[in-house]
Amino acid sequence: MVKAKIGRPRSEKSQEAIINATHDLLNEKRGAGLTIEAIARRAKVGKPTIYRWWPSLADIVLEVVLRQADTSITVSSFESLRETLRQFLRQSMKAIVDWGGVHLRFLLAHAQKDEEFRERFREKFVAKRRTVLNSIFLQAMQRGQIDSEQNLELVADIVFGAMWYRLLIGHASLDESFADELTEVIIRLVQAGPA
Amino acid sequence: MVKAKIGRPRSEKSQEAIINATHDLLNEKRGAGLTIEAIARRAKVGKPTIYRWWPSLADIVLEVVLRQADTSITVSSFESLRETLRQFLRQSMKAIVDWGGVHLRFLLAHAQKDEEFRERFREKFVAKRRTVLNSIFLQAMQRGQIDSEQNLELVADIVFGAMWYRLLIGHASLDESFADELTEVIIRLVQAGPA
Amino acid sequence: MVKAKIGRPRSEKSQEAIINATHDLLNEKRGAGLTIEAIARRAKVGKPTIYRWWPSLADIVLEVVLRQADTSITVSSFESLRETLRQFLRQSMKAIVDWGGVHLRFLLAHAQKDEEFRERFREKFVAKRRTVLNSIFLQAMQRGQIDSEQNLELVADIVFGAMWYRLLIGHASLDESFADELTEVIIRLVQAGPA
Amino acid sequence: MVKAKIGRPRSEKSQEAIINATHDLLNEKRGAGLTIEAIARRAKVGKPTIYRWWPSLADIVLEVVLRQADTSITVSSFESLRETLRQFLRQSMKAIVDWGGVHLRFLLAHAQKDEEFRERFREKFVAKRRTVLNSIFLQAMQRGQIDSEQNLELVADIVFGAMWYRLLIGHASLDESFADELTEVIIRLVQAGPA
DNA sequence: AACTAAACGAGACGGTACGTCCAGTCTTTAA
DNA sequence: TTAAAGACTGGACGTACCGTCTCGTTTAGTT
Repeated sequence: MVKAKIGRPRSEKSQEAIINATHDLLNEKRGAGLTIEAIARRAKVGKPTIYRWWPSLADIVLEVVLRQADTSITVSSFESLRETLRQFLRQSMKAIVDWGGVHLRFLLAHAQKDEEFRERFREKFVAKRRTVLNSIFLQAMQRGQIDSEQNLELVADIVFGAMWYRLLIGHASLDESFADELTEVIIRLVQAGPA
Repeated sequence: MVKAKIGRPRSEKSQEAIINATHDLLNEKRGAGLTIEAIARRAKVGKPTIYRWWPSLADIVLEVVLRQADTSITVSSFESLRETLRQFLRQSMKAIVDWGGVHLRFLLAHAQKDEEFRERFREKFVAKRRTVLNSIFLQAMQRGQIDSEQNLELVADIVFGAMWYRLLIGHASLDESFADELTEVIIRLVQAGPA
Repeated sequence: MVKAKIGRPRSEKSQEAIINATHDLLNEKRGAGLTIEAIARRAKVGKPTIYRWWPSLADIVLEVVLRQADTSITVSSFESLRETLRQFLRQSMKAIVDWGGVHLRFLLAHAQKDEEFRERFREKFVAKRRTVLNSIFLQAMQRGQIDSEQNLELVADIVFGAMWYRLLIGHASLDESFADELTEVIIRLVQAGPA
Repeated sequence: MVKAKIGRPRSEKSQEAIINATHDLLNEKRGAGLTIEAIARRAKVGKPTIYRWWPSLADIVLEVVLRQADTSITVSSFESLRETLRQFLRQSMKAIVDWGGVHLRFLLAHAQKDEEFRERFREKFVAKRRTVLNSIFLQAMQRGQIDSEQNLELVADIVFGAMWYRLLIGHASLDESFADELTEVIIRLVQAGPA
């Protein structure tokens, strides 16, 4: 049964304004100055309107990221494991550097203070990224390019861990050479052990 | 020339009280409720006294962590690379789980919002941990257990990245089996490639 | 065009609580201990609520005084200048002694430190009191009891100056005999010069 | 019994520096920014040195005023009451306008918050000024220019009240015409009543 | 000439209040 | 009858001063 639609309808315009304001504020001062109040001011919207649709500030940012990520993830046709992996890593890092570094760091920071958001973040973002990597591994496995006894969960921890670590600590950049080196490491790990 | 020491000297008692209050508050509600005001109240100290000696809340937590870390880091006598590495990882993870997880997550979160603190965090904590790992690798290299062509910086990113990633995302635990599996992976990476 | 009234309206209850708390605190310790924080605590109100509606502590006190003054000023029917003036002065001094001495001294003190408040104080309080006195003089003038060449502004300075001076310096009391003596002096001043 | 004078004697240089710093700070921003800390900074003096010799900030200002007043009060040879009074009032107002308005307003304001200082202020400053006026009246009385039945205390309240009132409220200036008008009023009051 | 004690500068201390920002809730009007 | 908007309570922020304290450092007068 369809729920009767009564009352004033949700304003799509407001939602867009909120998302855009959030994105803009994030880019303006590296994430400083991103508060619910600032978003409300910028989007010319009342604070309760924001609270009605998102449980926390981080969830708005998460939606901003997901909207972008959905359009930017492109899994090319599988050639070799090495090539596909390299593309995946290069693409991921480029996206972070060009667009989403501030967003991701903001999300990660808030996930540390809000247990419930951390779970949502895990489900909606982290898990999806791991799924993409996993699908690459699965394809490689079907082609026999991976030793099936490997612990692919651990490998995923290593891949994403290294990227997040560099992003969060900031001691080194997420450039192509890092993507390539990481690719080689992973290749070595998933291939059959010392014969 | 040594700066003349004039004026009332710094109160050691207050500093201890601040450090202890910070540690207690972190453990009490998983880091929620850790504010400068709360520390001042708990430590029976004026807020300016805190601001006089630490530039931010995160720096107090950093000092708490460093004081503990200094006493807990023990590099045992080097037996084999595998054994030493395993001990190092098990010890690190145990310390995180038993004692410092909340602290580290708090530090990492604040490092995302405060660029200057991030640098201090890198220098005073991250770099030190990397140095310990590096000294292990150096000893192994002197014994010829490591292929000297390996990119040890990348390996360090992988080791610490994987640990931080699990801590921050919280999808899996930092237990002994993870330490052991990670050890095996690292061993494989630093040993000579497929001849 | 009338500004659209949307949003939660100003809480009358809060305003009352703030006014009452201010009044009580003034009476409790002769004005010491009257701070914005104390008012907020006593009135169970957030500090920003206070700052939203009053630019300074002194302005709250001014409103307290004005609310009281509006109800206490009673200009009786004009009999003779002497009688009306005596009533006015006795009434004014009684109000100061019984009720508003602390308030007025507080207002005067703050007016010395805040130029903008001094202006508001002048307009909202001082000017009104002078207007009352002036209306008395005007009525007397219509009855020919005052030499029209007198400088009534100067006379007003003398009347209010003498009262304020005694209140602020505290060397003598504002009692009925002072009111009566001052009345006689003023009568002599405003009547025709040496015949 | 005389207390034995041992130990380092009071530093005259510091006292001068404190007095000068106070005077300068009062003139710089109309009294705003005059704090014990600021004086200590400016005079290159420790705060305890200030507290050792003066019980409050206002007492320092009082000393500044007294030092100046002692050198500026000049009672000219008595000619007529009118002339002497006019000189006294003009001189007083000129001193206030040119030099001490900020000081006096500061003193008066603090006297409202500190009962004990108010007493000191009354004794050391107010009483002295009244004494000067009184000596003028006494001389006039000896010459028979004043009706001996007049209440000279009330007249003094009127004279000083009118001046303070204009200074504190700021609705009109303390210029020569005010001095002259006030002189005429006082003359009329102290002379014999309507025969 | 060495000793003694008070006053000195410097500045850290525990506190209080400041005025601001933001969080999250409540209450009214608009659609 | 729900959405929107603004005022609300409340907590923490970082700063300025307060008045007190504890130092090491002069600077006389006393031995």
